[in-house]
Parts: sequence; C-alpha cells; structure tokens
Amino acid sequence: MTIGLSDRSQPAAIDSPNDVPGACDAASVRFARVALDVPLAHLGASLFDYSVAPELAAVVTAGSWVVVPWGRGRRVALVVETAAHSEIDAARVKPLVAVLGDAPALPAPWLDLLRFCADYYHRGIGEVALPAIPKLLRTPPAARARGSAFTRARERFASPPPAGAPSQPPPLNADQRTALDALLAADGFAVHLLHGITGSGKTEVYLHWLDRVLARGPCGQVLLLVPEIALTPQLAAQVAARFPAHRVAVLHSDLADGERAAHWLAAVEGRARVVIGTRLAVLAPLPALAAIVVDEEHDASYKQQEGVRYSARDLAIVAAAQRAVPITLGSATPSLESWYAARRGRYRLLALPERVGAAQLPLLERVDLRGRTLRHQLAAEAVDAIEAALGRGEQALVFINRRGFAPVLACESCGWVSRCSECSAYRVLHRLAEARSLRPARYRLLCHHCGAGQPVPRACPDCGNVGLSPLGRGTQRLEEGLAELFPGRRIARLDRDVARARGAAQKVIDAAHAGEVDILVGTQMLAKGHDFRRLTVVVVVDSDGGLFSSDFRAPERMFATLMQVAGRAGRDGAGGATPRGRVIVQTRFPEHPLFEHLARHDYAGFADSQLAERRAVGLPPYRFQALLRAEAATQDEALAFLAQARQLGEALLAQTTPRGLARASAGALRDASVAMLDPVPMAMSRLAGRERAQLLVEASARPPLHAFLRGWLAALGALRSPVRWQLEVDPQEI
DNA sequence: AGCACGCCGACT
DNA sequence: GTCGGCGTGCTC
Repeated sequence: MTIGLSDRSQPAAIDSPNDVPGACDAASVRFARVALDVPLAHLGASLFDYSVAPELAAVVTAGSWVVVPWGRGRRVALVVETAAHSEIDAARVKPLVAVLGDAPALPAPWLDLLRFCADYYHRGIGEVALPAIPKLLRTPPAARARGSAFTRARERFASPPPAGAPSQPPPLNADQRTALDALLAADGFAVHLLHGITGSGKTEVYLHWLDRVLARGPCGQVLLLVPEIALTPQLAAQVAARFPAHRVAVLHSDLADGERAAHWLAAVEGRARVVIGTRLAVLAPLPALAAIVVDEEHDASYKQQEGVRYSARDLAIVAAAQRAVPITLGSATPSLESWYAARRGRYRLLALPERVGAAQLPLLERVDLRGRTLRHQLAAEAVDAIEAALGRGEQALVFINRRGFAPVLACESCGWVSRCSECSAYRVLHRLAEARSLRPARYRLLCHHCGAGQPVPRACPDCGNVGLSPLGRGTQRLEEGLAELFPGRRIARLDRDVARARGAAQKVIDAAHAGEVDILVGTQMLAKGHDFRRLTVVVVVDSDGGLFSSDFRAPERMFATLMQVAGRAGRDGAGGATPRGRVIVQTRFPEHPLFEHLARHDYAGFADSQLAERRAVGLPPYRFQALLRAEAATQDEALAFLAQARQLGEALLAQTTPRGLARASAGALRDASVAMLDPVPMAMSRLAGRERAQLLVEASARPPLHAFLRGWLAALGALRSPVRWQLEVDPQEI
C-alpha cells in the first residue's frame, strides 16, 4: 500500500477488501495471520501465523477476533488475513484456540484504516487494533464471566431510545446557511474546513448537517469528534436532545469498562447512529459511517501521546477518504496544516466571520508590564476592569497557564531552588487542603512531569536558612490574591488539579452558568468551548513564555489559546443585549506581531505570516518530519545510540539501491532530500530519572520519507540495542 | 512489552 | 543453604 497523507484530498491508494494479499476462500482457510498487541513491528514481525482447524475454517475470516496461544499464555488477537499456506516452519506454527463468537463482525473498511495507521506510524496492526476495542473484548474469556458482562453491555442499548420531541433548533443566520448548503452539496469524499470565529455558531452548523445526513437513510451513522469530552457533557446532552429518535453513543477513556463496552457495541453494531467521542473514537469500527465532524480540529488533544502516536484528525480524514464520505473540520483557529490545505484549495474553506445574534467580538487591550507594580500579579487596568464588570453584575475570567501555588520554591540566601531530582524541571509548590478556616494551609512540592512529590523542607537543604520563598504565581496563588483584591466576591478555580475529582470540573462550570461565580480563575481548561453568558472581562495574566519558545509550534499554540480564551468574553446573551467584552492581555512585549494580529482578531493574517516563516525555513506543512527518541541512564548513551542510528541512516541514503527499498523509491529518496539533523538532548532532557535525546528526520515529500523510515527501522531493530527508543511520525512537540 | 532463563549478593 | 537482582532472548 502506498503511504501518503501528502495530499489529503487524494488519499493513498487503499487495498480493497477483496484484494488483501493472501486472502482465500473459506474452503482453503488453513492458516490465519493475526495481529497481537506486541511492539515487534520493527523486527519485521507484524503478523503471526496460526493453523486453523477444519471445523473453524468457515468462521475464521479477516476481521474475526480469536484466542491464540502466545508464549506461555493466551491472548486475544485480530485475524487480518487468511491463507492456504504459511511461510513459517510448520513446527513453530500453533493452532488457533478459539473464535470469539460474541464479538461483533467488523466492517472491512475498518481493517483498511488499521492497515493505514500501522503503515503510516510504522507500528504493528495489533498495536493499533487491540487498544481500540473495549477491555472486555481484549481479555481471553477465562470463565464465562466475560461473556455475561459482554451480553449485559450489549443489552444495555438493545431497544431504540424513547422518542420525545426533538429540541427546537435555533434558526441559522445567512453565513451558517451558506456553510450548511456547501456541506450538503458534498457528494462522496470531501474535506471542509469550517473556519468560524468564537461564538459564530459552528456547532449549530454541524448539528443541522448531521441531521440532514441522518435523514437520508434508515441506517447511516455520523461521527462527531471533540477534543475533551470529560468537560463537555452538555454537548452530549445537546446532541441527544437534538436527535431524540436516534441512539447516541459516547466514547471516551473516562468511561468504566462495562459502560464503554455498551456504547462501543451500540456504535459498532449500528444501533447508535450518532457517535460522539474523543480521539479514540476515530478507531471505532462504524459499519455505516456517512459523515464526520472534527470539532476544534487544531486541538493538541487529537494527537495520541502514548502507544501508537496517531493524529485522530488525520486518521478521520483518511477514514472519510476510504469510505468516500464527507468530513468537516471546524475551528476558530485552524491548525496551520489545515489552513495551508485550505489555502491551496485541497480543502473547501467555509467561513463564519460574524458572531451570532447581536454579539460583537471583544475589545482587546494590551497592558505593558515593563516597569509596572502589580498587585497579586494584576495590573491596575485589569483590577479596574474586573471591578467594573462585577459592579454591573457580570463575570470575569482570569487566565494563567500555570497550575499550582508557585512554579518554584527558592532559598533567599544561597540560591537553592526546588529542582526535581528525577527530571530537568522544578518541583512546583502546591497547596494541599483548601484553606477553609484560619488553619494554615498545607503545602507540598510536586513535579509536573514525573509526578514525584516531597514535603516542603522546613529549612534550605543546602544552607539551613529558614527563609524559603515561593517564586512566581500559579492558579492557586492567584485565586488567593483575587480573594484579597475582591473581598466578598465568589471566586472559583478550574485547572487539572480541580478537575481530577470526577464531576468537579462540571460543578465549577455549572456554578458559573448559574451565576454563582463572580470570578473564574484557571488554565486552558476554561478556554474550551464554554458559553459563559454573563462573562464580559477576560484577563490574561502572563503568557509571554510562548513568544520565545524553542518549539516552532509554540506561537501557533499560543495564538490559538489566547484567541479561544478571549473568545469567552461577551458572547451572545439570552436577551441579545450583550455588552461588548473586554480582554486584557498583560505582557512584556506588547508590540509583538502576535498580539497585533490577536488585537485585530486576525487569524488569517497571523496564520499566513506563520506559513511564510515556515516556508522560508523549511518546516511543516512545507516539509514532513519524523522524530527518533532515545532514552537511557545517561545522556551519552542516548546520544551514542542516535549517532549510530544516524550512521545507519546515512548509509541507507547513500546507497543507490538501498537494501530493503524498491528501486523506484531509492530514486525518489535522493530527490526528496531526506535529511537527518544532529542528535540533541530533548528540551526536557531528563524525565523520571532517564536521560532523553532525539534525532529529527525531515523530507519534502511523504512517500520517500516513509520508504526511508521503513528501511531504517528494520536496521535499528537489528541493532538490538539496550537503549529504549521510539519513532514518532509528524511529531507535534520538538 | 511480558516473561522466561541465567548466573552472582544478603538473609532465615 | 535459599530469595532475588536485572542482563539477554523469544514470542507464529
């Protein structure tokens, strides 16, 4: 199969299900090639052969779930191919133990998506397939316990939902209608980029579209991907209310096992016609997929950060292409990859340039922090703006992207700082129990990277001085400061620490909606998609870090975050008499171009200027990247491994017809100038006691990059190095 | 990744 | 005399 997301509107050639190499008719099924969740792809072993007893031959087919002997035990595996012959020494081939009769039949297009994912990210199919299914299906049935749990899960949504009346959809404005018409005109595969500013009503466009798609036939399914479902049960409720005639399945990692299986089965067996989910939902095998929406498509949460590091947004596009269905990516701040594709005409750009109703975009003011005295990290303008809003009975939001009390604890006399012993990072001072009474709050030092914690030392560990002081501010300290600045006001904090408790985040959000909160303080969590109707002032305490980061994507992320958080201010109020919102950005670099674009709400100008920079220096989306990471006890070991890896790679690139590469791709390799950069320690060079380094590979086209990676990984696997390493395709953080 | 086997230190 | 350290090596 050809690999290539290089042109998303013309997807890679995909094998049709009838074209699977080694497939054979039921009569001659002697062997099953199965995928297991084992990371052996780079050793050349991606599928494993098992013999099939004649009585099972009729039921074993590509897409079957089976139990196979593996080492000493047994595992659940996915049959990817059937065959009449096996290349493996007959003595080593073991018989397949059982076929899981309770597992649903899997649609052939799902296997196509798995194959693509495995090839593109250079991992085994089983590493993609097994984690994508509920635990209940992944574990071999020891007793019949699993069967009954599975049956219960299946019966959960067996009957159709009780129809109430559908909620009345609000009427669309002219822009929304134009966008909807364009979506409805799509026939077969097409990628739409719905660029709608904050508060422009993107969700309504999705819902109208999905409604019309569902109305086309009795069994079509629609998939709605969202970045973080834990925070947005109201979206699920909204969707359920809009589609009362249809079962809505919700898929995300916070569900309990049985719950997850119930929703998954409803989706996979076609009983649920609407599926809402986080990134993992893109791998749900939906038999009648008819349309896909990726909401907030720029969001980093779509990138899986462990195991197979896939991009759910990219896989959604591939799935849409394979199934010949339309897909809509929506965002107020599209990723530069998507924006570039739209600029080049590969995606259809649909714009919602106005807020719905009478709401206006907020007025953005920059406050120069240089030479200023701050009160609890706030400039006088910010304090005044909050005061004024509260005086009018409105709400304020104070945004800071740092959780905890203070980012570091330091000794005033000798310069000791609370470094993490396991990571190249500081341990952050956290307040533990919320100080309800006059009892002094308790604190602890916590590493945000490895999770290690320690009590706060009573005196400096180096010099014995008792004067240890917190430096800088996090959400907790800001919350405390706000309480002092605005006595009697109701202040609520929302960050990952608050959200850790199940339902706690929703409680804060509900309280804010109910008007029980005057000032919200928190991290990015507050920026995502909430309509706080009485919120008119947003203060960005300090976000200058993103302006000078070594990561080339930092400005893009910062712009998106600021635009999203700014977009919380002054949205459409119930009565339509929404006052214009104010956003106050505190910065030491008010003249920075990023803020100029932000102040004008000029996403397009910002994105185009970023693209120009990326083009000039040869970065994505103009070039394509893969990152080889290594970790070892010492930095020397990690770097030595990468140096060796680089040598192997250079040798591969130097060969006219490299071993393991087809002649055609060898030629393309030279043209596309696949290049390896010097191995370097990672930005976070030490994590959890391991030293880490990385080597970046770049190319101007995807096919030669992947051809190179294939040969390179085989060579790296053959090294059998004790150094742990992994390859990431399209890395998001460098 | 698991999970074996395989040779060298401190415990009942 | 054992329990156990994690260094290699395999899994159709």
